[in-house]
Amino acid sequence: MKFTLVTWNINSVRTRLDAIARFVDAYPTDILCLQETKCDNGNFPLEHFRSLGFTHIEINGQKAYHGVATLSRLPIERVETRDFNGTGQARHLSVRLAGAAGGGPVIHNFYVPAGGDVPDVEANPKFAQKLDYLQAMERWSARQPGKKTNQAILVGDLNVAPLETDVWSHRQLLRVVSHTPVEVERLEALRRSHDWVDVMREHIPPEEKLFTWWSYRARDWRKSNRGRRLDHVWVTPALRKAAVSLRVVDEVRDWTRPSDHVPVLTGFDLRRR
DNA sequence: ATGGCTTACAAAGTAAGA
Repeated sequence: MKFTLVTWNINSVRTRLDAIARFVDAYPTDILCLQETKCDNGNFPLEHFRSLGFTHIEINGQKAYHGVATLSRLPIERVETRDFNGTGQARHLSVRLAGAAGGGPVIHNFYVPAGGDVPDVEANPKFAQKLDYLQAMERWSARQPGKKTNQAILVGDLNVAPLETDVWSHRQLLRVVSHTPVEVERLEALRRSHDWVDVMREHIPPEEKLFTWWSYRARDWRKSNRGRRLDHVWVTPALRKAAVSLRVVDEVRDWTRPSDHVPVLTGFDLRRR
């Protein structure tokens, strides 16, 4: 079974309907994992997505902030939503891809807290909440059964740029939330807890700069290129070879009224083991 | 000089993003 999966922090789903339609037309997308939908469940534009062919839709939204949605052309079954740090915010949704031989993989869609401005847990409660969230994810991940055989995909805006090449300047971002050593350590501990594979770095060498987010404030985002890799695609070891292609679709950042994040498209072939 | 912008909202200035 082959399919493509896109993760995209959309920064308001209702504001981005045209961009999404344009994207899925240009880049065949079977499963679309959106973050920051900023839309409560009653106002989610279901019909728009059904008309684009995404007839299987699972959402976990709240008014104005956060929110995730997983939209699929292929049958999916909702698994659960989890509240990892007890804030009640809509930041996670998991579904199972139905119809694959032996039960399809679970797909986790995450929006990890951004963490505010100041990288200090005393001065900034949002930073403390972010670290709590990552730690709770690690505890949950470590409990997942069958490290070697488990088939799972974890995508989303993890709001941490772990490698030196995941930011435009390692030195200048060491004290900037998203690239501080404590966040990088928490993300790496999470990754190690279930031997998650960083698919983006399997396909693009760690020596190469790689970003998925560029600030709205730059006059010319491509020229200044002060980006960060905040969005991630992870798989369990059992699916390492199944992730056959990967592309960061940065041209989308130039489209009309873009999100500040760009889509990351992964091709899967579940026969490849 | 990372915040110069962008978003949501019981609508003008706040809060938040990262």
